[in-house]
Amino acid sequence: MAKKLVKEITARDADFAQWYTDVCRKAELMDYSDAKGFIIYRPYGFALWEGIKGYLDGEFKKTGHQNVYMPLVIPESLFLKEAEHVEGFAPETAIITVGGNETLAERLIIRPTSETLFCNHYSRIITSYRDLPKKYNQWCSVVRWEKTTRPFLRGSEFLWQEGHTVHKDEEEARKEALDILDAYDRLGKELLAIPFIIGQKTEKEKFAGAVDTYSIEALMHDGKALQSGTTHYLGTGFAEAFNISFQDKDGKVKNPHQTSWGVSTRLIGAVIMVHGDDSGLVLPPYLAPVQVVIIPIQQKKPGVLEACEEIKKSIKKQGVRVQIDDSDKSPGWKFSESEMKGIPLRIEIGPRDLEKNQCVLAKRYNGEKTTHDISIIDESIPPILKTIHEEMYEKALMNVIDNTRITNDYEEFKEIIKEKQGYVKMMWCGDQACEEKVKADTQATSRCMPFNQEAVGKVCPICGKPAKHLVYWAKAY
RNA sequence: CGGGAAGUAGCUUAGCUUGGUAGAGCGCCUGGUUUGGGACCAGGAGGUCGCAGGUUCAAAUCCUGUCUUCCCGACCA
Repeated sequence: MAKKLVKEITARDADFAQWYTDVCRKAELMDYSDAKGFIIYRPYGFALWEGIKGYLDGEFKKTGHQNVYMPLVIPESLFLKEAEHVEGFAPETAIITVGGNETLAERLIIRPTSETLFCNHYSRIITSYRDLPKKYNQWCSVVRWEKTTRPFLRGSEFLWQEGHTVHKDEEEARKEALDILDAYDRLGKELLAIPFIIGQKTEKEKFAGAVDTYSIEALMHDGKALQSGTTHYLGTGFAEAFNISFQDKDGKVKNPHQTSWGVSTRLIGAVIMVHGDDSGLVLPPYLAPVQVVIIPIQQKKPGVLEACEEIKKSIKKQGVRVQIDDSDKSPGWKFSESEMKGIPLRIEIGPRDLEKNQCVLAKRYNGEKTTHDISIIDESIPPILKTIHEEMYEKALMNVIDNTRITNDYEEFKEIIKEKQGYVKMMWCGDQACEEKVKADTQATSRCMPFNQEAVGKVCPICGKPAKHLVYWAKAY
């Protein structure tokens, strides 16, 4: 689309941060509350979360996971049991110190994540190899006292799911962590139309208390990366700290191996920043709360609204979420509104179309507007949505490819991060000092060591020592 | 948590320097005419000027504190 039609939204390339905030508000995804970092999820924004939740919850259940609900608060003594975990999360916990009018004897941590709660429970219900595996998940919110906050990307409170599983051995637990990572990756491919880079986190970037952390990383339109979900192989560290043990077939008492994993409402931020444009939100069709909007033109003319109702009925029958905008706004208004809200497909019907037995289809993601025989409605909407999904994924993938660069020269690396952003694939020796140097020099961090390892060079360009891993580097949110 | 900017009707804002009963545009409500990219006419509703103190006969305006938002860093999903 050549010209910007929605004047309330800042141009994306003029000020990406302001554009993002404008889209969040103008698409009515959220509103600010009066407490810092706590946002209001408005119906349209919450519906996106429900879409993500619906997809993943189905996947989790298919693979034998059960939903549970743990308490909001963690007694401080419980929270303090796993040292590394505490060190990671202590700086960002909110703590309840008073109940009623009494100062509490033991302070209560508002969960920043629930490993400790799950572990404590597991220690009581697991005694035999017959109790394993335990594969629990919960949908809830957590609180982290963040210093700077942004809608969906970083909040004091955010919604997420956290899976916590317990397995008889390392192999099974590691498989679980990777299987879930794969489920997250498919969520991107099938629902969000976002191509993720999947891989393993470096020691520096991994979860506090994990042996290994894996992540899905997405590239935003401004060239910054967004960690969009993580899975962790926790080893037996938590089991030891929380006394989770079971007697195995061989009669020996063992500590089980655990995993934890989560994605959050941050994914909504990813959808906005991967697909959005100057006219607002652009939603991938399978996520969109409304997939097709029908806009009547001259709706008071006889037959127009009736035709819209017919079309709606037919589309609904095809299993598509469809709405008619029969408000008394002008058509231009409705067009802009549907664009701001990112509705994937728009159907326009007016007297002119009725005469010729046709309709106009407009695709949100590329602005393409075409005229068709009315018969297209009766069978072709799902295939059109499928094509839109595929093309959106393709477009996002091209953006990743176009903004992924390879270098074996540290000076060039610095130049790329400074001038172009995006991902840079560069070898790394494995030393944390080199990661820290990159951070200090460029603000970029290692996003992950992709599973798909290619040796693009023999030495670490940062220090000159032999290279061990290929790393995706980027500035991140 | 450091550095910067801003908070006046649902939204965008004028007014603040130089204190004296708060204005506009858009949106909203009513009626009518309209409708192929944010239509028009007429009438109308809507504001403890973020909050709390202070100065003053008098504060949106001056002073202090505080909260929230945005931007740039540090920290983190």
